[in-house]
Amino acid sequence: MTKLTAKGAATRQRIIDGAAAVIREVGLRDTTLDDIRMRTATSKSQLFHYFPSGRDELLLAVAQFEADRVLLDQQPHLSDLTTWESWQQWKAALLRRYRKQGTTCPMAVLMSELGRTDPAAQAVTRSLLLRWRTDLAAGVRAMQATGTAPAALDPDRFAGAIVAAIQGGVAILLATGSSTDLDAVLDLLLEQLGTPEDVSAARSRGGVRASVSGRP
Amino acid sequence: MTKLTAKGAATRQRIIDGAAAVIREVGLRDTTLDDIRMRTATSKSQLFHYFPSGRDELLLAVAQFEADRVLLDQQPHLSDLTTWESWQQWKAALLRRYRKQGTTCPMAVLMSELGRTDPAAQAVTRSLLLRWRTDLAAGVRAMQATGTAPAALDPDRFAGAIVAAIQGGVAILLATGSSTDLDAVLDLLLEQLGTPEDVSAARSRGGVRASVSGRP
DNA sequence: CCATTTCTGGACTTGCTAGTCCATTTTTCG
DNA sequence: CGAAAAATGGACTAGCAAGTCCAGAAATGG
Repeated sequence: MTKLTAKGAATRQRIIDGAAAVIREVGLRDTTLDDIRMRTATSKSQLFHYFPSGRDELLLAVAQFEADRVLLDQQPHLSDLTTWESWQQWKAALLRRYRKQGTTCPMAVLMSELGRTDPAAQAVTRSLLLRWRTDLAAGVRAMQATGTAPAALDPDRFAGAIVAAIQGGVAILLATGSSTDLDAVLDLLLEQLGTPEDVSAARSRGGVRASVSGRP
Repeated sequence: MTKLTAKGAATRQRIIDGAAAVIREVGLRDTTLDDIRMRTATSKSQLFHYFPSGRDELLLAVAQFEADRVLLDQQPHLSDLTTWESWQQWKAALLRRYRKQGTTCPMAVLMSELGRTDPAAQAVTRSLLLRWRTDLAAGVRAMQATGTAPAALDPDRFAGAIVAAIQGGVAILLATGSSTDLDAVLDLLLEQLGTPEDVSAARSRGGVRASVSGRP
């Protein structure tokens, strides 16, 4: 990547955006460079001009793009997890995001294709997970500072558990179309953050539902 | 599948076993029918004789095989979740299994390739998740029957949360190589099953560790 | 033991997709 | 302006992997 004019940078970005869109629509498996070419109104030589090592380099850029989007979509809540209510709002936003996304998860798909081979791809995932848990842990510490959350809770460990819960809940959402489990596992974990009054209030409001389950 | 002689059935099974092994070793992306052919000492015509619609049909059979293995590897613990100790043993077996498996998850990979397109593939996943959660819920009910676990806990909802936690914890294990989060999220959930004495005893034994975290 | 079905070997076809190459146009900047 | 660098168009190549086909070996069963 020697020099990039404004026009060049715009084209490059257009390719990434378009590739991300195509992948979201038809899945990575059925996305060819020609599909991306058509969608973005570019030629073969442009693709290889901006991503010299080809397909994988482009997909890596798309993965980076999608990773940033994951965190962006949780804002502004993710940066302000200072009260019980703000945690609930964050959770609601998260559920909305993934329900809307439906049974497609570009990030998961990209990583399962690139992840095992390319160290650069692993770095993208790790960075995403790290930023995610860092923000969550900061929220836990904020809750502890105000005396809301129990001091015995290890913020980093708890943050890791939350991230894992999200990953798994989303995986099940992808496989079954139901967000019940995502909702359940988050509720069960978040209960540990609030005062007993908060929790029982949420329960009675249906925030922590009694029973749904059924077919997975 | 009209008729299958004993020899034929054996060959068919040999193909599935071999395909599963190859996929575990080199990943689905780099597994070709020729690889499977060589590994299983079969010819092209045999592959298509036993799996007439080709590659996808074979992969589906492999997915079924791996799904069964997921549950088998949790036995006998999964069928006997009647005490606090048995839950802990189950958890330990689960962690061993996935740590050993390392950064490869055939099931996840297979589903991400087949899942979105083929309804039969989705059925495999759904069936796996359903059987899993059913066994877990039975365990919760057993704990409630003896008065160990709080009666207020919804067994199905809790079972769903556990399954989600496992999925996510494993996903992170695959991406980062660390099983810390899988351990953490399971501990945080399982705490709700035991008496306060059980939990504090486990904590002091290091079963529920204070802090590890660090790089994800 | 013979006819029928199942099983096996391996060459061949087909189609697709990543990647290459070079000619041409556009932009940059001294 | 004018030369160098960057951007673009699109035909062409290479190679691989899935799937087809038919001939022949092994087994089944009456």
